[in-house]
Amino acid sequence: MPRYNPSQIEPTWQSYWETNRTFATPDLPSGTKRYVLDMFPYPSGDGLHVGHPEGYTATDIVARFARMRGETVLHPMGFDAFGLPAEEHAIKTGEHPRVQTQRNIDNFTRQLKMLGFSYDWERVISTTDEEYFRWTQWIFLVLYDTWFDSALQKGRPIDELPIPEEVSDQGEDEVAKFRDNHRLAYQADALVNWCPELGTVLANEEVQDGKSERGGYPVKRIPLRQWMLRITDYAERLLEGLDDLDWPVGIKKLQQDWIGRSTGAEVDFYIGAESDYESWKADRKGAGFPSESDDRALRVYTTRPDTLFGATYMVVAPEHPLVESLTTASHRQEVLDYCEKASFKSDRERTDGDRGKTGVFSGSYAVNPVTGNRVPIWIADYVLAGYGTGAIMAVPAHDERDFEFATQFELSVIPVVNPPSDHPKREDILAGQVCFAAQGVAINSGEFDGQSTEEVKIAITEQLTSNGTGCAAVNYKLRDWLFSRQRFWGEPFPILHEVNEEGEYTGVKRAVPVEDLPVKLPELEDFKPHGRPEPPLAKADEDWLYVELDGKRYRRETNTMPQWAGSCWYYLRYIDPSNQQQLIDPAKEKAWMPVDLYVGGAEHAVLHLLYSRFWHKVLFDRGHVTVPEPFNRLVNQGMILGEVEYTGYLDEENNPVTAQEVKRDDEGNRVATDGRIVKPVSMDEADLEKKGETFVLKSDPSIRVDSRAFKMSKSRGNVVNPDDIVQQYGADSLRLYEMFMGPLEATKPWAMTGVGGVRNFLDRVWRMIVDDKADELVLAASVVDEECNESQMRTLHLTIKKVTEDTEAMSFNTAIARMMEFTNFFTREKTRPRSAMKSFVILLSPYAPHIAEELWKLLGGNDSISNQTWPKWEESALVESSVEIPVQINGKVKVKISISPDTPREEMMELALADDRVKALIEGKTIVKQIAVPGRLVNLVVK
RNA sequence: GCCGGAGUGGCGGAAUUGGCAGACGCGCCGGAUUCAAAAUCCGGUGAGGGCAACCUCAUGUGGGUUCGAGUCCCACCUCCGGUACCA
Repeated sequence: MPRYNPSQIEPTWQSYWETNRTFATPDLPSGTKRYVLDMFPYPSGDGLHVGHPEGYTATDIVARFARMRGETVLHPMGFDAFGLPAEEHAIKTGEHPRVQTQRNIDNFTRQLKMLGFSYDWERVISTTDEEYFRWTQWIFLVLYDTWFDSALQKGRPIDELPIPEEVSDQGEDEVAKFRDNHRLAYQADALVNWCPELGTVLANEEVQDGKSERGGYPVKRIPLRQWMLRITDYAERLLEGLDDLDWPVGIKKLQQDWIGRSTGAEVDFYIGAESDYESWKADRKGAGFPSESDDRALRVYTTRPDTLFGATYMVVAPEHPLVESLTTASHRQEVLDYCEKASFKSDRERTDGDRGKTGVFSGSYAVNPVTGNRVPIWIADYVLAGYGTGAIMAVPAHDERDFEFATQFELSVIPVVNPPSDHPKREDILAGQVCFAAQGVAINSGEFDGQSTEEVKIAITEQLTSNGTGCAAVNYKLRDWLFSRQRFWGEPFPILHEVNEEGEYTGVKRAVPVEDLPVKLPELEDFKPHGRPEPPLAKADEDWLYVELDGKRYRRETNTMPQWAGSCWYYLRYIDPSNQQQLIDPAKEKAWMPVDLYVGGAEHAVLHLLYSRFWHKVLFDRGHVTVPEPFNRLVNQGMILGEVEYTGYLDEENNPVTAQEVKRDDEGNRVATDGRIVKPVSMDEADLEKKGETFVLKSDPSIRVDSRAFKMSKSRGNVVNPDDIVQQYGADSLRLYEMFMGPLEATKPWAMTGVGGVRNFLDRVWRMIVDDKADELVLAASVVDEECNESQMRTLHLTIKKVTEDTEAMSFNTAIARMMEFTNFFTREKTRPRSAMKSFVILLSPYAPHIAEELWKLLGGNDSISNQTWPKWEESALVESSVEIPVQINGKVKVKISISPDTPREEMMELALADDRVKALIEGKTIVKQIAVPGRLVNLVVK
């Protein structure tokens, strides 16, 4: 057995760890704590792909490393197990989603354990566990019980919501309604993304290019009564909170853009009868700008109040509530047709193609509050109902979209910003022929002429405010979170709707009492959606559907929560996974939070990470957690692509076509520039050679071929299965290879030969310590109980230093490279001191834990290697008595000299100048400048 | 279009943040061992030139700063990822 045999030693150590509870985490940390978290997987039927172990290995190394340095580590794993695929499977096969989900979880667990990750498996959770989603529902009730006090910028209990007198005067029902309108979880008729194929509505974030992110099915916009979460109230907090986080700047930027804060002004344009205009103006001047627009005004939001003098028309979205009243009789039919068409258009159709602007005139006019001019009001779908006020003032001279629309419908263009005098198109801009969207100096703006854009913005906003026709305003792109799904396989809402004796809704809602949680999913006969936007839970038995409480009858909410719900707070539950009394024990929460390191894919940059930050902030406001942000440090692992593929092209007669002439036509077919249809063929690297930047055929260097690594996908057939790698090379090799490929954050292609390379390294490590010729497992004869000599000592301590520092910095690839150098060095040594071997095996253990345990035991170590102390390096062992440094002449290395590393500057220069070769090189020249960097180099500038 | 990230040998990638470009691995070439092979061990390997010691050129392209640039500045090219009428 003395050969390295991972398939034997790996399972042995895995069961050792399990039976000895090696990685069980105490309830509370002693000393420094470290919470190292992976984004938990969705347990799909395909099992793990090689992208999963990349991040998981990285965190496992960090966790094992931290433990050996004396920290108490929390490193848990779980499953994000609600979601569509299991339900689709159920619809197809009739098998309950729970059955398939459990099977997949079992398979994932097997695979994760096979890779030797040091998770505390006693803390494993699944979002589908009733004991877990009981608390997901509980948090929903917290959201339901919270309103956002914008003055304090804080979520507060709904009881504390001040009720205006005019509301309380109208009785209890109105008070309840008022409260409902302020809860963070509320119901609204939302224009939702209804996907008939999936039989569900989708969140904006789940729709891409008008198609469902999952499956790519068309999505229609229909109005539906939905649960919404008021995430927009937290926009400012979510934005500010980013500042202190140690996250990749790219991710922060994505979240900032997603939140999309902009500042500007809201402005009311008068739309009432002409005769009343003066009295309206007077009213406004007296009463100020109302929080809601009255029916004599059309309110817009603009980021460029400075261009108000150039507002020559207005546009309202087709869904705007005033469309009907603004439309005059003679335009009615046209407007109705237009709005109807717009409502049936999916987002895809609305944004697809050349996106030429469409719109119709309403027949009405509004009054520009600064010029007093009448401007026409149009209806067009380039204005979005959901952003700002759903209406705009159009300034075609200084907004590209308005300019395009104005050109198309021949509306007037009045430039009000003077471009810089050296602007190439200045004349055209001033003539209204070209749009200028940048800042400049005001013109055609009455008293504001001559001021800069920034100055005018402030001045006009002030004037509007004092006239009661406008005020400064902030807007966000972020929309409230559409939180309900018409699906079976999700968390039921803990909400009851009161029904009267006839079974009709009374409009009264109540929360399921906390002691009755969880609301479990009902047993259903079949899971099929019925093609209507109505949830499958509505098909449940009356026993489930109807509830009597305090003498009243209720029907349960039948929507379910979206998949994001469970993943919004799972990091909290790991800390106290089996607490039946509360979400989390406050003492434990205080001890473990926040997460110190969170690793996962960048695809969750906005959705998951924004949603969980939102929930966390609500829990924080309500006193359930003590830190304002959940994830202190975030690292995104890069994508792992398939093996590099070389693709050549052949025409119909099988003649090769050079790749640079191959393009895609409109249907996506590959064609040569001369129109011949070509087909791609996979090429063998051996038939190719590099020529300049590209690869060409050896047989015909004029023919280029493409070389590229593609995303792994079933259809391309380039998916690498971790099971196969473990079987062929071992888990330690897989772990090591994934870390050795390159920096964690980088996108990198898989190469099977590279796995062989790290396996070869482990074989060498094995032979450095084990006598592979013996019949029994014994130490190699060269492993001796002696002290290290000087060079062995230096190699060992250099390795300790480099591996320690690189592991700390998560530069795993270079740490591994250093361990390879160590192994190369000691393989050449006749004697290998046992103490050095022991230290080395500890360094290796976070990376390749199984082989490290085995060698540790053989070297006479007791206990698990995981319980050993990480070695420290001695600076004194690193210093060399002499170093070789270059002597440069005019910046080019000419000569190398040996000096002591601490030689001072002047002495270095003397030594360099004393060297015969240097003397020869500068013979007859004058030294203009002398540079010496201690321990590094000498540079002489000569003429 | 806009916003990110990246371009270094045949390939994956290293380079104290301005100081010996190419660590380490793959691949390739040579040697030892072997009857032979596998495995292993040892050595070589950016390109071009020279018998040689050596010389010249090299970090996407073109400029610049500097004694010295893969690293800093300016302009451009290519690829990858994200995003798309947000007023």
